[in-house]
Amino acid sequence: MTTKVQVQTPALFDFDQCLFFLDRGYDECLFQLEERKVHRAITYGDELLPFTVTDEENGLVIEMSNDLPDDQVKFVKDYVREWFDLDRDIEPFYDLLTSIESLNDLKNAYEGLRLIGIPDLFEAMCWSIIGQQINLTFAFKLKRKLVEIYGKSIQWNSQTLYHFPTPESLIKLDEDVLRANQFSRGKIQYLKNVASAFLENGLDKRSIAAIPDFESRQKKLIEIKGIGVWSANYALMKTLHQPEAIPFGDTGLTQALFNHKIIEDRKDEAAIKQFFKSVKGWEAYTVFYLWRSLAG
DNA sequence: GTCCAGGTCATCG
DNA sequence: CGATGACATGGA
Repeated sequence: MTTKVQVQTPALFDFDQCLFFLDRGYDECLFQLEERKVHRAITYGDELLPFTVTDEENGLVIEMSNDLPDDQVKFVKDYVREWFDLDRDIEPFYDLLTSIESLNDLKNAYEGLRLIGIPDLFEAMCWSIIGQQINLTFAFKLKRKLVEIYGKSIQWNSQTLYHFPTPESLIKLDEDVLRANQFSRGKIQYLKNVASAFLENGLDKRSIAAIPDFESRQKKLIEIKGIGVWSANYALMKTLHQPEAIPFGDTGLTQALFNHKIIEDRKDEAAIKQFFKSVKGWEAYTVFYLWRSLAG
């Protein structure tokens, strides 16, 4: 038996735009898409909470098990709000896009797209390591293997929903198993380092969010061997929606800036930094929309 | 076979 | 410091 709860959506929100981003053709294993529905499971303590998100006239609707206590229902709702970045007024961002000619098309083409996040910091950091220096098709393939070997799963709506592995499960990962599954030694060590930072050094989303300034947050993440500027900023952008967290060095970002004739030389970091000054406060959103533009 | 992909680290001068 | 090479591996 299931129950449905409503989630109010803000102005300038388009579920289909968000669905397109979630379904760019990669082999995603952390949620399942079906028609205009998204099935996913998240952890609450030691349990997995499965749910389905869809939209109706008045906003999003989450379907979940009907025997959940109120705090778990709230937990799922909050997760969905965060995942789709629903608590943000993006009108100023659109005003900005309108005012910059080279970015006009982003607003017109993807109106209502939200910065789809990764609310779990551990997942975001591991994903950034997996994605380092390899193409996205391969990265999703590696993620699926990691998740199927070390993640939990639950049956829901006749589907198997996986959750990303916990630090506890990855700190004792078997190097030979991952080597046999196409992980490089570097990635394996880096994943262990992140798990260790969470379990032994008290790193978690709350402790990072408690740090007031961006530079110190970034520094804290970069202390971990395997997390560079790109990875730290990627995680801060996807988990905390931190505006200044620009993933410098990102080849996709560079490509998109080049496509938009914002830079002429892909190695011209000064020009890239200069450009981002013009979208201050909305850097992460701009990056996200530029990435989106790569998918057509 | 070659080049590249949502980088990072160690090692130079 | 900033530059350069090593690493690692599948996909196009």
